[in-house]
Amino acid sequence: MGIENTKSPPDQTKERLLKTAESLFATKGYYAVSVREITQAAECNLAAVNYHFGNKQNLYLAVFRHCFIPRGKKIHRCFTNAMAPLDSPSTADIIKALAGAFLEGPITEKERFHHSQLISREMAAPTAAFNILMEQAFRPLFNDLLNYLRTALPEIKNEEMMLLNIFSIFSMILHFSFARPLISSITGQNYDKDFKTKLINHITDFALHGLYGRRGFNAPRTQGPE
Amino acid sequence: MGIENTKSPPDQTKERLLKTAESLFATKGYYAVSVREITQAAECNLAAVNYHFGNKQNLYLAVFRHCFIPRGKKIHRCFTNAMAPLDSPSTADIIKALAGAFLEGPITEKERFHHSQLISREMAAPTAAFNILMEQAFRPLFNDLLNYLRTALPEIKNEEMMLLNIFSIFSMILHFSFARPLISSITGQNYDKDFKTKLINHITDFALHGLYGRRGFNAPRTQGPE
DNA sequence: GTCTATAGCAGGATAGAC
DNA sequence: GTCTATCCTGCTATAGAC
Repeated sequence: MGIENTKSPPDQTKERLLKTAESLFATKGYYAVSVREITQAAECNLAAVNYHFGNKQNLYLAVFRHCFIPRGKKIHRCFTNAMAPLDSPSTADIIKALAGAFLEGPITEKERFHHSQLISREMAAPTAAFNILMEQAFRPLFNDLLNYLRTALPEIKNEEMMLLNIFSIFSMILHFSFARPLISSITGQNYDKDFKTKLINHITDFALHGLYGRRGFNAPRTQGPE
Repeated sequence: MGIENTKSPPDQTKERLLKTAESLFATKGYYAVSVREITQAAECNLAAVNYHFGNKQNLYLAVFRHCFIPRGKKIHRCFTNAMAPLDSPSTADIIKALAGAFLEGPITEKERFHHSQLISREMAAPTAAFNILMEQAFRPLFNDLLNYLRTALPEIKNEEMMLLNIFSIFSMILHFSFARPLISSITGQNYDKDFKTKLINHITDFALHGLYGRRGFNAPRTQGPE
């Protein structure tokens, strides 16, 4: 009597569904995943998806709203936190902070994988989630980045050139994040902590100096000098 | 009598199926496309897919073998043709030739779209087509590029650093090719001939000098000097 | 809020006429 | 080589018991 709801696990199922759905949608894509597969993996009933989210599409959108966006904000915060203590951040500081936030930020490897997969899927074939992603995750970060870079590089007056620069930086970060199968297959490298540090240094160096400029003040020396 | 096969349109249907299938697979992804949709768009019978290719999966693989790979070879040839007349190509020559081959190469805009979509889909979730793509398209081009760069940049002895450089260049080219919706949405630019020339110059400049190095000897001057 | 059962339909694939 | 007709599986979604 009166103990109808113990309140301890209020909507555990809903949470579990979101996590499971994100993992499957990210790995295999929306159409390749069935509601059956999700509910089985989440160890709940087939009808649970419809009960909690209405239908499959809403579950997909909920994944973005409740998993992707918060994680994007975490990454964003990681970036701004790295920038905050710096007085007049150099271009190197900015790029390093950005690459660091994405590649070593405060999320698990699995989450990082989900994040980049979902982004690349939405870029290849935008759905209703694309707008959520753009407005609530990409654009805010993009604007912050733009402001930092404008301060650090006041000589670049051409707005368009600045945008292209930012896209180039993003392209490297995204690519090293989501082309893992390809990169691992060619380099034979695992994405361990060491390799990721190398990547961040490489991205910073490349973005600062390109192929030419004397390299190595940031790059780890993997071979003895000379 | 004796005119059993006029030979004029021998397997028109098969060709049409391949073209249509590539377009749909590239745009929407394998699972999002049904055989019914393909055959309707190709204006042929539902059973044609199974007759000509056995099943849906084989059709997908056939798209790679008969559409993607030949196009990849065209792009590759475009790159090597641009390199051939050069005596001792500089890094700038190499990058410009590569970016040019991908972004302005001898294929239609639609084909370029299909190409980058299929690549990014296979990178996000590799299927049996991934190996075809890697072995018959990516690796050969990658090796040529590696050799050219080794000659142009003999001072980079660290093999791993060289690989990371190549991936960075590819990342930009791919990104500017397949993130069109995002880039157009932010810059407001159409991918017309003019913008693409700008992109190639930007990629070359960025890969050569990064954000810093004095810019503009390659970049078009869209604003008056000063 | 969770479950079973099932409606209703779209999917891939095949058999067999032409 | 092309078509129609059809099988059957697996899908989303819902109704209704608990």
